[in-house]
Amino acid sequence: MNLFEPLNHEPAYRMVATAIERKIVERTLRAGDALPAETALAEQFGVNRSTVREALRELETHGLVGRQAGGKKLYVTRPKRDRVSSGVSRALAMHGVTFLELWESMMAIEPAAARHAADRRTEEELEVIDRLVAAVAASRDGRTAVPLVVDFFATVARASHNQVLVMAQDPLNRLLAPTLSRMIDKLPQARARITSAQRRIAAAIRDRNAEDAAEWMAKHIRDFKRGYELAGIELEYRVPLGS
Amino acid sequence: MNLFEPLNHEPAYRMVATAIERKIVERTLRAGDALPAETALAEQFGVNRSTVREALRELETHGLVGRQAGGKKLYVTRPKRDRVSSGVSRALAMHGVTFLELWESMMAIEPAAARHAADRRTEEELEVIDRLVAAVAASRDGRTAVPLVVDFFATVARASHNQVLVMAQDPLNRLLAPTLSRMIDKLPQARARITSAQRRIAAAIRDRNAEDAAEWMAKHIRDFKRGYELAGIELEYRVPLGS
DNA sequence: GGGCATATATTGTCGGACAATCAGACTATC
DNA sequence: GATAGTCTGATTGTCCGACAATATATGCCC
Repeated sequence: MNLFEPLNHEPAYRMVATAIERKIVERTLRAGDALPAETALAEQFGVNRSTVREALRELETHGLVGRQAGGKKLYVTRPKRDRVSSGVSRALAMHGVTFLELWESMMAIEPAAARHAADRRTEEELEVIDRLVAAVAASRDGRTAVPLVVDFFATVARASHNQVLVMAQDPLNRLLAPTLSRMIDKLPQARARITSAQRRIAAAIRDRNAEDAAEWMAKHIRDFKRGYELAGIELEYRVPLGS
Repeated sequence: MNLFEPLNHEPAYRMVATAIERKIVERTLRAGDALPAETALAEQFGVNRSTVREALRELETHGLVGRQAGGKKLYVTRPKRDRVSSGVSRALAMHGVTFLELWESMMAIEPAAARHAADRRTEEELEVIDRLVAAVAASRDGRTAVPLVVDFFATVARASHNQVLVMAQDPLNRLLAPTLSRMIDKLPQARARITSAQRRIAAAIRDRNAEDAAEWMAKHIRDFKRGYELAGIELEYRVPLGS
């Protein structure tokens, strides 16, 4: 084996970024705190302001710092969920994830989300779910239905009051949307089947019947796969990235 | 409603970043292609090189571009899994995820991973799994056992040959590790229980018995919760972030 | 105390500069 | 012919200094 590992000279902008990041992760800098000005940081670190700026861009894209709309001061902030999950879905899409992989993950996550949603949903969440089910039922074409279907999944996940499930589920939705609209366009009966499944899931969640909610959700997802097969989409179809 | 939404002047570095990102996502720039030099980009976009650099830092942290070790040219690259999932786990930890939330997600994902691993594992993956099980059995304290246990989960997930599951599972592992070592230290019998569960899971995966693999994995995870309760860790314990 | 004008600080962007070093070509050596 | 030295140009990492736009703080007035 090799005697020496390659020593790599970390650029200053990266060292600055990790230094600040560490302070954030270990809560020396707390969410809501304002960061020092760029010039002040440059002085403290003994580097040029340009270097600090590159480091700040890194933290900014990680979502660790941000600014309130129209402001210039940077504040420490908790990464917004949708920023994180859009990164995840982009990565997955770039790795050529297939519909089968996506479907298997939905089979794992969505029933669990439905189960816990049945246990923990609030009255308001139930209303949103019902409204979405009704909207899907009333929809006349795929372009309007798909966002509603996706929203249904997202709302059920939120109703589980489990942030990890929400964060795991969100990227799936982003990958599902473009492919789902392909299916719905080819399969006229799909919307009716979706609506009937959603009604049963919503009813189980309303009744706080966790097992039924999980079971119906699983059936619902299984039905998706059948739909894709009927629509002639291969399971190896590599899901594209929407919006 | 308001007639005009607040127009916010996107900074140039963000516009440059999204412009390049778009070309990558829509495959005009493919993975492996080299990016033009910073000066060339600055000229094309009509902005200063500093501005281009800030944009490049953004793409770099997203993992969309990178450089081969010790090189200076930037290449388009597919986001590395562990870069993405470290971002996810950091976000989750900063949002104060509890052990219960983590556990519920493991209950959803790990059995599914085990199920598909039983169907699709290769001989090599099986060997790695066996080696890890043996290493956990031979371990004498938590500091050595925890990374092995985590690695067991990760290897099973990889053996599922489902990239989405892998990507969903990885952040769970990062959050599990610090908390798990707390438990193992307090509960001497934990390692033996873990080993016996791992043996059964490994056997089921070897026999390509998907249902058993999923079932034993579920039992294994359930046992974790019991372990935490015995160790006196509350389910509302907010998981910290390791390393 | 609240509203307004003014001063100050800070950001976004620019231009130019320079050392370090990577990539490639070219040459000398065994 | 393969390997090691040398040279040259291109490119990055970092710095300095500057300036317009504007968010933030200060002070004043009522």
